[in-house]
Amino acid sequence: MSEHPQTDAATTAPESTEATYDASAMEAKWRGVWDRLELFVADDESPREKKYALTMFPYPSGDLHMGHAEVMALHDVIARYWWLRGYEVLNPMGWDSFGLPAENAAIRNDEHPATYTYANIETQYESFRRYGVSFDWTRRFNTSDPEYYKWTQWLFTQLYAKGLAYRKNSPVNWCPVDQTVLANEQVVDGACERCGAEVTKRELTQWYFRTTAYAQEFLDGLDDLAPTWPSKVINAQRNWIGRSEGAHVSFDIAGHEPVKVFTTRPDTLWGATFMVVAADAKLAADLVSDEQRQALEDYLVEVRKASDIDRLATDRPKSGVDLGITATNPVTGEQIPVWASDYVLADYGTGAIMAVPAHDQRDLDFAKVFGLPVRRVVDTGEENPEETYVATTGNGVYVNSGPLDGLADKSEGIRRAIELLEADERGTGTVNFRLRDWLLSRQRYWGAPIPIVHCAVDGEVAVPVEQLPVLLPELKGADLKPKGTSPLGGATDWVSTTCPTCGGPAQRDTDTMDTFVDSSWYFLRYVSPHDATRAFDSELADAWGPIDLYVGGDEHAVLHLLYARFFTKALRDLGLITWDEPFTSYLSQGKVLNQGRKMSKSLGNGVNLGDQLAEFGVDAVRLTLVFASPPEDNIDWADVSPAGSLRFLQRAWRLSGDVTSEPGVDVTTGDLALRKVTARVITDASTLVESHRFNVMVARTMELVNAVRKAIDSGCGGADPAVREATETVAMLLSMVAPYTAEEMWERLGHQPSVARVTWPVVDQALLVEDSVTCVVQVKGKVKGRLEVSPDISDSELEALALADDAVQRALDGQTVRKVIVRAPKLVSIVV
RNA sequence: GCCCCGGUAUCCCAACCGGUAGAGGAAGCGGUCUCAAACACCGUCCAGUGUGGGUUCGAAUCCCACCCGGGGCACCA
Repeated sequence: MSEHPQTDAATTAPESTEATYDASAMEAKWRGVWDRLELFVADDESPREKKYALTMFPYPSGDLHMGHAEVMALHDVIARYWWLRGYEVLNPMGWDSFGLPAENAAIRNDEHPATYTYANIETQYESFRRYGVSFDWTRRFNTSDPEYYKWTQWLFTQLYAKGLAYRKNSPVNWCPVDQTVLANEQVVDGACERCGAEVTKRELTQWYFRTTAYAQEFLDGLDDLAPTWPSKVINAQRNWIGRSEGAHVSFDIAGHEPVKVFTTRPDTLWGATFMVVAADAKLAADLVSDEQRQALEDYLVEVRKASDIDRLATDRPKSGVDLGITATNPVTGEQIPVWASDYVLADYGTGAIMAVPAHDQRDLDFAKVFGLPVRRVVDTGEENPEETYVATTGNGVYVNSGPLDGLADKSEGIRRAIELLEADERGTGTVNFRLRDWLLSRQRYWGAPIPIVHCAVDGEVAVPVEQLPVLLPELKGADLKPKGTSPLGGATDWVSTTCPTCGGPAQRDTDTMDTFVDSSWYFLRYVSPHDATRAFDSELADAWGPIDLYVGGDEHAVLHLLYARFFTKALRDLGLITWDEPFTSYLSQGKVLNQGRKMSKSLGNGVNLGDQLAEFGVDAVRLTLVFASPPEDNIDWADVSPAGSLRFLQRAWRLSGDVTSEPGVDVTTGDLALRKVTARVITDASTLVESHRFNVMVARTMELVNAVRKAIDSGCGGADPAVREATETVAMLLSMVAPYTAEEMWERLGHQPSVARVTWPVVDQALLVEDSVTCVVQVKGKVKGRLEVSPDISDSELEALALADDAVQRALDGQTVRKVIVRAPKLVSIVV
């Protein structure tokens, strides 16, 4: 760094020769003081009302960056605000320290993943301390500590006992680069969310959490969260859960069990002219005729060659194979052919559909390719899909539909169709979800081992709590190289164990858990982080939880947030907590960009946090991030001005040197105009912080600083008690954003530390009342006159005054007044 | 294709329930201070709210359609 703008004040500022604003000196000074005072250690026994503020804990890859700086700055406004408002605040921090980057680094450097992990944690810890966030560091832990993952494993066994964790064989997402399976949520546009590699499918036996058990509850919960969660996140979760209402319909097949399909349009059953089953489902192999068996197998080879990315292209031509059998349409009695295709998904619904080509474009495309019959059963008034090959999906009049004929309402048609199906037991109304169970096992090393033992006699046995944690075997370097099966399998001594039930020889499960499992319950561990006897103290969880405000990035909108909701509901059902939702309100912060783009090495537009902190100081960087925009908007570093922030902080700080009255002076004798500004700003600030409009809160603080400056220079002067009151208010408000500057101001104002723990002032309501307000007089909706009136003027008085006004009379120009709308004291609208 | 969110000065952003479009900042311009500059301080310019309709005495705000940007879901039957 070449310049020190923060020391420039030294060369001038004649009025304060004794002091200069020196960011780095302030940072060094106050860190020590704050540590001594233990300002932010949450007291479980405190009689004060409790608040739980949480921000997503980081993964320890390298040092903190701009993104961290932003979340922490925003989050800290709320946490510090709650302290000022007299709450006992739990604001903990730790590390989400299992995960692949450490493992990959270990392979590269021939070391243990812990080396990389714990070194980075120490670096980040130091940066956090310097950044001045009000964390309670006494509660710090890492998810890779055995003391923590012991309880991750224990919770797994509890879910297992409850039937919420299970193993099954099915086609799963496989990342060929990371050499591990992935959850559905970790596949984005057919690619691995972590490394970007194209995901393929493999048939494997894997562990799952039964997230679908709570599908409806997840959805219902969103309604309650809607007022306090961003609509973006609510929307993303709703889409992800993907509820759809419809019916299961049974189709008879000669020589086979009836085949059930799921449809959202049971009303179009009369137009179902063929059936399609997922080519890769077991059902297809079961159904296929001997003559067509080879054809199906050949087709399957084709299908498997296509990647998920190919499959995502919805405009891909339809393909499929005739299974050589027929099914009976349950309402028309017709024999309809059964086909297999990859456009039907094996793991959604029943893996089989009834095809209604006239009213579903996909079915129609398929019918067109294979020359299958199309029959219109709903006349929507549009052109006939049998001719146009454009499916019609809207409301219309039912035709060729037996009992539905003549009906003209879709939802009524669906209702009646379900009734009919249920009456002769050929189908039932049902609800289907897009949400799948959470695949949690991973074939990697640096995670919590799945605490299950496989015994020839007793089968799967959960490791009992006395034998937990199942510690990771000591592996490093080349032992960790991905080879498609879990590295733990290579630790043969570790794998061989005894069955907890029968004592006979048995094998440990060699998979580890997805690191999202670790972070699905960490907020509970913080309430009793050092408890060696249980995962967490349920009473304390009740006392502190649920989390009053959770702050994080919206890249976790479905992943982490949904998983945490799952754990919360599961643990509630296990009787461990009493709440239904983990995060009462959620604030998702935008990203920090540069020049309109995401910062990246390849674009060369990265902004290094350390450099910014060195150049402008912690406070100026924090202020910049908070002031730049509403928290949820992206910030473009090219659009903001840390130098401007620094200038403002110096300006505010300078005020504290210009206050010449003594601490504790009677402020009620102070300059009324300034006191009113102060009162207004304090009042607004609480509303603004509570509604997360931190940028506006900062603007209000700037306004107050401007007002004080003016009062000192050309108003009541620095000795006026109102100037002290206002400056102290500035210090308090700034303590939420720029804690070092605020603390320094507080000290210069003659107070003992710390301004972070002062009590938010009670505003004298009388100061909020204006002496006079400007009333606007509109004629035909246009502003024609202004009146200075008393705020408690009556409607009739105001009306008389307005009509008497010269400018208004001129505007009326003798026209007859038809109506006068009066909103005292601010507005009169005259209609002519 | 379906679903959410947004579009206000040169830029980042304010505007409670529909009631004077501007709080704050950045950039610009002018001035005071200075030998000069930087800093500081003072002042000042700049939009009628994406487009088109509608409701209303009155619309940035509510309704409809469209355009643009961001996000979610997507061969999910």
